[in-house]
Amino acid sequence: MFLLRSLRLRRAARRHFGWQKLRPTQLRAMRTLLAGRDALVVLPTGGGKSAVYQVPATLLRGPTVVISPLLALQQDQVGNLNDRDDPALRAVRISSAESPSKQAAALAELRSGAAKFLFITPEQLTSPERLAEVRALRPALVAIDEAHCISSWGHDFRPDYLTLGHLIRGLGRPPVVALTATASPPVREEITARLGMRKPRLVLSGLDRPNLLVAAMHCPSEDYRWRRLLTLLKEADRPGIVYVPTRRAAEELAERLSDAGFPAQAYHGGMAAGLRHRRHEDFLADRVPIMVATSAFGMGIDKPNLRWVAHVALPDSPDSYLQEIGRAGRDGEPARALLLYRAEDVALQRFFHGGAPEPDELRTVAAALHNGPLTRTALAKATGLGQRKVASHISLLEQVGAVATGPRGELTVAPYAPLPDQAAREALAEYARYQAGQRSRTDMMRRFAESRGCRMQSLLGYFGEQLSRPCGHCDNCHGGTSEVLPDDGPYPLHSTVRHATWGSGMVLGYEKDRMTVLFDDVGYKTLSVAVVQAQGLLALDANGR
DNA sequence: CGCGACCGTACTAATACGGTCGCGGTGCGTTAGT
Repeated sequence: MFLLRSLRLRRAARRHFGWQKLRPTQLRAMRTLLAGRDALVVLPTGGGKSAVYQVPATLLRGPTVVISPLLALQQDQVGNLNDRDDPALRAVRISSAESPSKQAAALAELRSGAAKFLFITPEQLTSPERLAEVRALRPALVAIDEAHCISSWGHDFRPDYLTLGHLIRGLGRPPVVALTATASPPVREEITARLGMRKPRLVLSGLDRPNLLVAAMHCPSEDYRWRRLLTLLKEADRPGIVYVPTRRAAEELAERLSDAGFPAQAYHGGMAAGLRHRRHEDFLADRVPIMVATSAFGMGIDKPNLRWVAHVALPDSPDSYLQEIGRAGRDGEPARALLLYRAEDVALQRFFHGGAPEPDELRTVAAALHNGPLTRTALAKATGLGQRKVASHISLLEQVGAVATGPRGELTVAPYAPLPDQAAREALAEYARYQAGQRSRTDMMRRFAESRGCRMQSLLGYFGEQLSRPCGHCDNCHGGTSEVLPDDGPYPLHSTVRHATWGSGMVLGYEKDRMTVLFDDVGYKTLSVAVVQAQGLLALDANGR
């Protein structure tokens, strides 16, 4: 079976895409899907992620549903497939950008087998009618593109990402593949849990990027930061991206750079759609040498010759950071990543991590559920709260066992649910847990920035990958402050430990005299190995997990 | 949470201070009006 599947996949790759070779990681993921199993695939940008679902799709009976977060991205993906002019790869999209008649035509094509791929957003699928239409197509595979959005956007920004598990069940629960460029262990866990994946096969590739020179620098003043940026711009080739935290900073810095003789353009989510599109295209076509952007600029940048990525900011997490610097030097040629941060940047991240939900609102929502099964829209109406708020409250209440979702997406009181008062309290605690996790990620980002040890060891350790030797391509390695790590600390790597107040956690790595542990309830913590040992702070969990 | 813009006051001429307040990212969808 193993060899036969590989053979069929290789043949399909050759026939439909003209690819003579498939990478071992790609092939492993494809075989899993062809065998009808779920998979979580973490491959860097440009690592051939799309191929992982596209090739098996040609061998499966029934269409493949691709859930993708951005309409612009979908447009590109549909275009790329249809440009091949191969009936077996025909792709359609259903979104708010298509007229009802176009949507109907797309469904008809899928029904008749004339189209193979359906690109769609989670938001579309939350409509019961839409879900039923797609279910009726009997999809053979569901692919979740940019799956990290589940954890990074689901909680407050695009709540429908959190309901994807229910939506996939509503589609008849075909095999599921989740794809992303970066995912730390807790993000991986959240993706598989939220999607309701069954014994998913984890396909990971190494995260180290030897051609990337990684550096970080604390900047005591804004002026100092500006001068360091100019130094980079004078030394480095183009094109490059400067990430800034706010829209205004994007506009202002782009102008200031241009005035200083560095031709730069701004990009952020507040710009008109047409202008955004044009800037994006111009950047890809090398007509914009320097892009100054917020985090809005990222997904869909498939550009091999990016020479550097600078951060005039502190990213909210190592997850975002690795995603952003990973866009540089994809052609394998030398590239640079420079992080210029100030202590003040942390305040902004605190703000972004937001305030807690109102206990009263949680209680109201929990109580309203007792009036029989409700749709989310009806619940919003009944409680007088906004759709988004209701969605995020429901998600919290669901996690504490106060809400159940029916087969058609209707919301009910879960069996043995706590009373509204209790449910609200528990939901609030659940939110506090989530927020602690978020803050700990920002803490880890700051630790990375302030580290005197090897940067990649620090960064990859966060992702659960331990480099046995200093990377040799970061500022600290070049400056001679990196150290060879001890082969093993007092607790084996990835072992489960228990702390009296922080509960259970996983040992992620050692750096100099400190160790990093990821706790289930409070997120990432770095501890002094000496103190841990002297005071016996961590107990090795014999049972593991 | 912390910044910077703004205002008023201090108190004496042009600038310095202290307090208040607004602001700050990521996108789907729908809808109203040209």
